[in-house]
Amino acid sequence: MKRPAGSRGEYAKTAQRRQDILRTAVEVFTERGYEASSFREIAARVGMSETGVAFHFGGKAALLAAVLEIRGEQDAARWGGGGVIAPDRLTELVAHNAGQPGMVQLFTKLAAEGTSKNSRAHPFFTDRYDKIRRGTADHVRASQRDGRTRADLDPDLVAQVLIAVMDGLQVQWLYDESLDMAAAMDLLLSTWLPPHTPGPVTA
Amino acid sequence: MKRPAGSRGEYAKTAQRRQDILRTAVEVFTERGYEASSFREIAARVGMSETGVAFHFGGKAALLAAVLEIRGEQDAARWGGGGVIAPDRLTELVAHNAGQPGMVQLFTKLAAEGTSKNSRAHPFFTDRYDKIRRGTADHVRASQRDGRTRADLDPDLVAQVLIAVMDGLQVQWLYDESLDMAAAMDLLLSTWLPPHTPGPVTA
DNA sequence: GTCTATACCGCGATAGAC
DNA sequence: GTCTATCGCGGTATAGAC
Repeated sequence: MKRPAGSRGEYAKTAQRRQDILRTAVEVFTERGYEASSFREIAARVGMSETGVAFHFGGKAALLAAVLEIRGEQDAARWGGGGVIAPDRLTELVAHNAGQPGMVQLFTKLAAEGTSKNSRAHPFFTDRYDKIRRGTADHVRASQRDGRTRADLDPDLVAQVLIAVMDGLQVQWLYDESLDMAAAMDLLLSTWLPPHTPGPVTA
Repeated sequence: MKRPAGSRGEYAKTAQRRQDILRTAVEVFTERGYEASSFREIAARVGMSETGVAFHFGGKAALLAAVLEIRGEQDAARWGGGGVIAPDRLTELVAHNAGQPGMVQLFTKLAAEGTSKNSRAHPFFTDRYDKIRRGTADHVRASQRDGRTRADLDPDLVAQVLIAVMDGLQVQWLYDESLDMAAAMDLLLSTWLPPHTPGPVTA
């Protein structure tokens, strides 16, 4: 509670530093994955010491958290509803992700590392999967009420499968970028949703 | 080509050592994941020095390769055909995996880490996905010729999706073991294969 | 041929100087 | 606010004991 910002340029400079570090961290994490990334390299690229970087974020794990948030915000901005995506737009999502392999790989690696309960990424992904699973199931239920989706399918299981396909296709694609994720996703959607309804969504 | 074994107990002892190390490595990797596992701990559990372990396998990465092979052999023994599994038996596979979360997590983590081209696991998984994708597609094609599977589906895309679901469900399950992977897998299979045909397979 | 002891460098975290 | 110094721990290359 000392100096609410604005009186001098110091805070702005700090914010700029944070932005620089964050951008660089995304870069390095993307290239090397979380575990293999070093504070040293990030610091070197930003042009400051390791402890300098640590000062701004408090540690490697905290830097990770910040990166995850960034991506979350970007996604939430692109598609509405807190990262939850309507099944109709999953193909669109897949196509978009195919344009940024680095970020896809980062998330794939972090999601795997986060399966350890003592991992820093664990709470984030636990919460994330919980949310998007619930949100996707809601979408499916709504779609079933409208008659756009087969009514005999368990919405919760459909949500699990859709998210699983999403994640799983990305892994395979990271190993072989010639694979057509969108086509595979479309195949699945076309059997559960009507042949094609990317139609005019309200949002 | 010196001493084809049998004349003295030295070779047998070495083989035993390798087995001990391998078993312990699987244990530790399973508990901690690859990156977080330490050569030191593995060596300590086996009861020898770190360099002693390194002597037998040449390094942490090489130990990893050996662990991957072990698992591959176990799977190939349980289900025939070089790790390729008939779609009819995927639910069975899922149920089996649900009994060994440690190994599932290890593979999930390694598959993610392996997406980096410079990773030691990269060649293994590149080859593995290639093989099982081809093998699964063949199964689907055969199933289509028999009329047991819808003929209008692209076998290659179906293979991609089936494998993706397999992998993706495991990730979600690692975050929430209350999820029913088998039910989700069944839901998908039941829409593409006939309502249910776990029937009498020859093998 | 099998293993131990030693040493080296890189990592992340922390305390304290400027 | 930023950096220097230092710590313990990680993997591994080498030499030499048995």
